[in-house]
Amino acid sequence: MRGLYADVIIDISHEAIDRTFQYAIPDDIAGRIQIGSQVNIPFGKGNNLRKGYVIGISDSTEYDESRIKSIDSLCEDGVAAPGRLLALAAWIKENYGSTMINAIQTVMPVKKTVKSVVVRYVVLSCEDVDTWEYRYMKKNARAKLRLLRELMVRPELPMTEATGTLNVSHQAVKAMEDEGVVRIVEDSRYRDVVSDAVRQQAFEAPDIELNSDQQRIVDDFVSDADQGIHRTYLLHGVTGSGKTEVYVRCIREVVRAGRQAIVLIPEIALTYQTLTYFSRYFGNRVTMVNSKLSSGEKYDQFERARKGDVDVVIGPRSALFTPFEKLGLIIIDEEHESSYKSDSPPKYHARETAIERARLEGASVILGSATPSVESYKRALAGEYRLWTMDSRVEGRAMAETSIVDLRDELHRGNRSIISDELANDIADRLSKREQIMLFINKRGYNSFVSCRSCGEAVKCPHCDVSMALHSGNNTQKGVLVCHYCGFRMPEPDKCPACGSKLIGGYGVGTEKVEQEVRRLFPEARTLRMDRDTTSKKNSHEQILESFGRGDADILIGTQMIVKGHDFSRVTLVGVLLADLTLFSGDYRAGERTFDLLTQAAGRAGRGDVPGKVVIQTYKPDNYAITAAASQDYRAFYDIEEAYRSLMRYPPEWNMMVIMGAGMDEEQLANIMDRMYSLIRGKYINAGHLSVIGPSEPAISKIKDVYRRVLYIKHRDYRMLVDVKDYVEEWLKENGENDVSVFFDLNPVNMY
DNA sequence: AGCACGCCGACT
DNA sequence: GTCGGCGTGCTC
Repeated sequence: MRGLYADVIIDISHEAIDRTFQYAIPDDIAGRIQIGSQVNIPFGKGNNLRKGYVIGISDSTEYDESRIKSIDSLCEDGVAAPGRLLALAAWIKENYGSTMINAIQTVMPVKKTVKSVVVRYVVLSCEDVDTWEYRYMKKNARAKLRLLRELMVRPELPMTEATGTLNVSHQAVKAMEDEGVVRIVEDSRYRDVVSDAVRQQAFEAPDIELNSDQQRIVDDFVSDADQGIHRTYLLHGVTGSGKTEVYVRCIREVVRAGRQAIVLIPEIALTYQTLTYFSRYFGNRVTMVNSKLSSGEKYDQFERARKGDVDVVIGPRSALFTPFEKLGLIIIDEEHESSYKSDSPPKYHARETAIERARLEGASVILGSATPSVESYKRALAGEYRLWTMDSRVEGRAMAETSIVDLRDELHRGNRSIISDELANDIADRLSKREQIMLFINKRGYNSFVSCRSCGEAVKCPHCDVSMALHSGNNTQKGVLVCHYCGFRMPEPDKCPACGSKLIGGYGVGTEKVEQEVRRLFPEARTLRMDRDTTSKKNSHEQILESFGRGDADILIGTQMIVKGHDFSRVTLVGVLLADLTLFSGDYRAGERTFDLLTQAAGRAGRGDVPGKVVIQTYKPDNYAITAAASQDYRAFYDIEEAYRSLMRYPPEWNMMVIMGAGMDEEQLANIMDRMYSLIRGKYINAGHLSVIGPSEPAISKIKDVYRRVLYIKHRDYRMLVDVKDYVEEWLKENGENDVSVFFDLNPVNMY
């Protein structure tokens, strides 16, 4: 007799056990177990029960059969991962470097079943209603009578309504059930995560007529779909060109063919508007998922998707793993956004992972952006993706007029305000016309940091080696310094801790300071401020935007979050207060980020009938990212940026991998990083242009007393980097130190 | 990640 | 002589 064996990944994230273990499948669960099942298994010397995921089933084993243990049981509340998502997990593990268990958990944002919500209804269940009505009248059973009469109109009534609006006690209902007049039925339903306000707009939208650009693109998609061709499209459409409408039409096509679509958005804050737009077309066949939902809400949305009760799911990065049975299309809106790259292991990129999922499941991918990532645009130019371009706004609206203000001139003229004369004049003009204004700055708080004008040193956190943020105290002169990594706090010092000079103070500008300045210059203007401090409460984000949309304020002051995708038709002026803040952030993507931010900011102006204007303030008016953004010329920016990247051996022409080591013992860490360096140089000496840089101190060289060191590896071929990663991982098994942890980041998006 | 085995210091 | 420190190695 031959038994069945399961290949199980144990739910412990550790390199040493990051492989499958075979367990015998007992007869009683043989019929129910499947690939993806969660099982309880005895593991190790103590035979402690651990959770594991079945990733394979076979009828033979290479392992000593007498030493194979049996699976203890199936996890009763465990959701089984679809096999195709496990395949995606394997791909993620291999391409980004993580343990298999981490990759599995990533593709399963919902791992546990959650009991469904039970709704109880009161149902009329007797024939002789009139008799009972008479009987209740005679007995003066007024509550029972109320309920009975309501049920004569509506034979089915939610229990909450009976006990609530009708004010019939639970006992009375129960008594009527005993008398056989009513029955109480239970019904389970999905938790709804879409507000009624959004639902009410369902199917209200008029069928917008597409312009020629949109029509051409949708036709192209339909033509491919008709031929069963699945590919990746890059939709490069300027702000206001109507990309969302294109998404909708393409999804409609996919849904008509009986398949489903996932729409990824870069941040949760964009959920509401996207959902509203899609609800008009897909009604209750669209839903959303994100981390703010309760586990029950999340579980229900995934169940609806799995069962085919919805056609479209909208959400951030993790929505990519929605378990649709017949996935037809994945849309990645604002595909250049850095939030699509995970910042915890596995450090996968949603764009690349979406393309792989689409490949595995025979689906298409649409990447949409007004400022495509250099990576995607290069691939589109090379023909790897199909490039769709829309370079005019819908309804022929003009692009905003842009003006670059040189802050150095401003200083020479003696204007030390953070608002230039030109911007101030424009603000005054718009205020007089009762038009709206957005002022945008990419910093938060009052003054971002405290530095010494004598020695130049900024006050740093003693544990994390990062500049501490200055938070202004309540009505006091002194502020508090806070470390954003470990939360360490200290009072603002009055002399420099490094050199003792008293020439120390806040430096930089923040939204609060801008608001104060605006109030000083325009005391009659009504201002609204939006940053992380004012949006910490749930829904405060939407409330501020709605309030501004209604016209409750003249000027909206905010950080990045106000420039992303929000449409306010009465905004005719956008001011970017200091473009340099992103420009000088110090990593190779600074130019791209600046171009993106300025373009998005410009896209906010003139969405209505009145043309808009953008004022960009900077100390670097000649920088190509700024000039290209001002002239709304993506191609000009791309050509320079791509040349610079290639010259400096940065992505996308080259690929880059960060190997980060972290440990409490600085010397031990330095030693192992040095050995790693020699190891890689030694093995890949002939690999052709593989550069190894470091080991070096990252920007943040210490977090919570743990030192960090990095190696940067660059090569043209991504797979060569994966090869280096695998080789180093193998070497670490023999030569690694217990107190030094090492992780990899392929084509990192944020700085180290 | 746990747990056991194993080889050196301070206790009854 | 033994109890116990935690370094090393294995887990189907």
